[in-house]
Amino acid sequence: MPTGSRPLRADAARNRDKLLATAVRVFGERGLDAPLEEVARGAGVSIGTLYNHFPTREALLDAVLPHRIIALDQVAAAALADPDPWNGFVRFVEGLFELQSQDRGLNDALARRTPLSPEVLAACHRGFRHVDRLIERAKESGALRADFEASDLATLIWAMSQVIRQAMDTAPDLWRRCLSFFLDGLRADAAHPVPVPALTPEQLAAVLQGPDD
Amino acid sequence: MPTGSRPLRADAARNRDKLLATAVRVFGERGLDAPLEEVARGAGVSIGTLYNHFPTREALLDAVLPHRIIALDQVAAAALADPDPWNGFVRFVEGLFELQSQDRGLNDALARRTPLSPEVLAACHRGFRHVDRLIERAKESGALRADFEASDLATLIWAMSQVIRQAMDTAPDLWRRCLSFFLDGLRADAAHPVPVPALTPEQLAAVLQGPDD
DNA sequence: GCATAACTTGAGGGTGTCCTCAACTTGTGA
DNA sequence: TCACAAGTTGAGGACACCCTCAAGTTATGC
Repeated sequence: MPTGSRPLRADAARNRDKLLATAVRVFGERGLDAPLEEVARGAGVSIGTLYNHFPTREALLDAVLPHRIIALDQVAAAALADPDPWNGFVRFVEGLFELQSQDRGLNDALARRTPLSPEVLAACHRGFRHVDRLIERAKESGALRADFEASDLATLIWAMSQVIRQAMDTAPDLWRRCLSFFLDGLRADAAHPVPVPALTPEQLAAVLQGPDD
Repeated sequence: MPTGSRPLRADAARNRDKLLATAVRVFGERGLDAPLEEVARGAGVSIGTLYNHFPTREALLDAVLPHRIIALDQVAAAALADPDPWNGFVRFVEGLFELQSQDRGLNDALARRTPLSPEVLAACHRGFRHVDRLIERAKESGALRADFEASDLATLIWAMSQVIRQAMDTAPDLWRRCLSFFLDGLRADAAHPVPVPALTPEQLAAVLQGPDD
């Protein structure tokens, strides 16, 4: 990755690592708009050093978020390995929300509580690259309702993100209850007609990269 | 209401009204943390005048929000008038979310994106006073799943609030699609066992009045 | 009309965050 | 060992919002 850039001095590399580790912790605990001074203080360096390594908040997010998001890929892979397509689908969303419930930053990122850089969006693509198959498989098996589209997963994520965040401190498992209600509505034999079509790809893109509050 | 306080001078009363009207609009468009300067500007008065009438942001919210919240009471009443208990339940949540989709401030208030004053919480009590009956009735009729509790409505509101807010500008009806998935999971004949108990009243209170980000 | 209480005004002080940059410190290669 | 590039520092300017208050304006009752 650091193509062409000369290697960091030893102390600088140490500081950079310390900053990254602290950023993971702070963003995880406080969300993506945690004060950067807190990250610097946590890493034992001055705010100037932080900005020296990561000239903007976005740069720091780009260095921290993708890992967390790409972890979803493993969740999806494990889910695909489940022989039962419905179970696989359920395992994926449960795994996803479990990660979100441990990481306010990931929650922010997926619930779009902050604008996302191209890098982070790219990570999302990687993290979600198997979900189409996951969904298709579950539909073909007859377990998942036929009118559920991949874009509806985005909606589900927005919805659950808020539940997770809201109850994180008080009832950290509450989202499982909410999710199980929701999942019961996604089974093919529970399906009733739906009044509104799924988002078009353009609409989804618009919402994802939207003008943000 | 203005018990004991001497009447306002005519121009002051006009300004107050103008401020209230503008606050309804601005909070509705921009959410509950819209800059107060924008409200003042919109009302054609200086920021000092705003603070003269409403010494704190909370005072302004107290003057503006309860109306909007108590409107829920009428939605609930209309829903109770529906002879079909399930339809009544559905009408209530649809009506509620419709209001939220037209008013970012109401969305903020119900999704707890800002701490709520005792006055606003009282308004919530009034706005929701009939929903226990609404839910009970729907359960007794056998349409609503038996393990759905009133506190689960709070969860549903948190979930849908985020979907509504997210797509408000791009796909203002998307929430209906998400809701209909969710509602399909709330029908008694869709019910599968749920892994987590409902919030206790104490937990619900804790979340509602929680330490807020 | 006038005196006066009621009301309005907006510059300005406070806070919390962002990010910069000139002066300083320190690791490193010769 | 030392020169200097590399790295660090933190005070401070910019910004956006909060809210206040001393000085001005205006409605109102006499």
